[in-house]
Amino acid sequence: MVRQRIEIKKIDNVTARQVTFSKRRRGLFKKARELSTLCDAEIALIVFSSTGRLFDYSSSSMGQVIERHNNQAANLVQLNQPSLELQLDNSTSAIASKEVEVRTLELRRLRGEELHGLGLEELKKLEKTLEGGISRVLKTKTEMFEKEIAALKRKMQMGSDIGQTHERGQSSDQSITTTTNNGSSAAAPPPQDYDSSDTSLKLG
Amino acid sequence: MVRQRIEIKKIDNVTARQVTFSKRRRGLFKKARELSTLCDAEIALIVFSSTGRLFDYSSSSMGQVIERHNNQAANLVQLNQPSLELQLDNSTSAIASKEVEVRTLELRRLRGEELHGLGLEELKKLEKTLEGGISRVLKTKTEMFEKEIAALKRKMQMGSDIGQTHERGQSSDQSITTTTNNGSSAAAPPPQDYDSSDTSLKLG
DNA sequence: CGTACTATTTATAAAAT
DNA sequence: TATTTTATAAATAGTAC
Repeated sequence: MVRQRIEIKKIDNVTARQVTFSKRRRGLFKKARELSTLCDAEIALIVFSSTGRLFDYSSSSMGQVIERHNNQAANLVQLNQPSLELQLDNSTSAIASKEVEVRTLELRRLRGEELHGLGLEELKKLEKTLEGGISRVLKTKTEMFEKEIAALKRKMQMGSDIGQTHERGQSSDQSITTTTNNGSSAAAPPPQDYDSSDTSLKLG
Repeated sequence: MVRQRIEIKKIDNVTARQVTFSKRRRGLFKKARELSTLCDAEIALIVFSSTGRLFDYSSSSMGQVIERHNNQAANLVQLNQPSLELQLDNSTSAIASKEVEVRTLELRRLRGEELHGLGLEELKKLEKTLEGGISRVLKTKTEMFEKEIAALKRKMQMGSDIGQTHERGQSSDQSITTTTNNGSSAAAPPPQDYDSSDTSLKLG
């Protein structure tokens, strides 16, 4: 599509394919997010790279969209869009639905999706929350790495007959995604990947 | 995006929204198909319009992709898919409760609260999601500031006889400190902004 | 509503870093 | 390899049928 128009067929060159995958994947997810926001559509997008890595996005929750899809496919009743009447009809249901609504909005805002209408103070608050979240996530990640490294060192020091060593390859991990479903993500058991290869391995 | 750049927020005008939905939906599906073909990726895309119409696409079979997704997400949370009984049950209340649970957990994780048990991949995804969120929040904040400044300038230029100035006029801050490092967190190079395309600033 | 027609904004193939 | 830059191809907002 650019410098030179390309044919839409599988890219042979592995490197080029990986690069294209990265860029187009990001573009695709961005478009999905935008469509959801602009047109108030409910979307679920699942992508498995050829190496088995999972990337997904859902405007609400993966489970909900998939379920709705299943129902629709089966020509069943829409049970995901409780009508106002139904909500009023069943107090418990109404309360739960309200909760879902509230949380869905909160989730979307944390993902930076439904920011319109928020004031400066609210934006700052969101920012704070996000920074706090990132901070803790990074901390946890670091701890995992350190634990692993410690375990590795111990192992190497102990049983040292096999001169096998590392494979230092950790570089910046960058693989946009946009997970969000049941807090799901992938604890992928994907084939070895070049991308952000986890340092988490179970060698030994 | 075109004649005039538009904000990514729900389109109010119903007709315009419908038109945009039509066009963007097709664009999104096209992109999904292309990505699948070019990079040999397995993709599933489900879109429900705000009026409830379903549109979907899957590079292989929807069921297969969803199942694969579930497997990947499985080792993450138990309260994933609504149980079979629930699906058959058609109980709005029960499903809503389940959704509340799912969302509550996701929210906590985004806040960095329920991280134990998550693998490296999940942590990285959370990190990416949070970074995307912060990026968009900051962008929105910046836009607000710029609008305010523009409005102020206009006002000052216009009614210059009335010494009525107006509110505060903070400048865009921006303070990201998000590392995106795999191993131990590293320094935080504060380039400029975050996400992609920001540049612009129309406002006449 | 779904298309068709531009004027512009985006996305992105290539290449560089 | 991931990101950035550059030069073009695509997508698409606004508008008219």
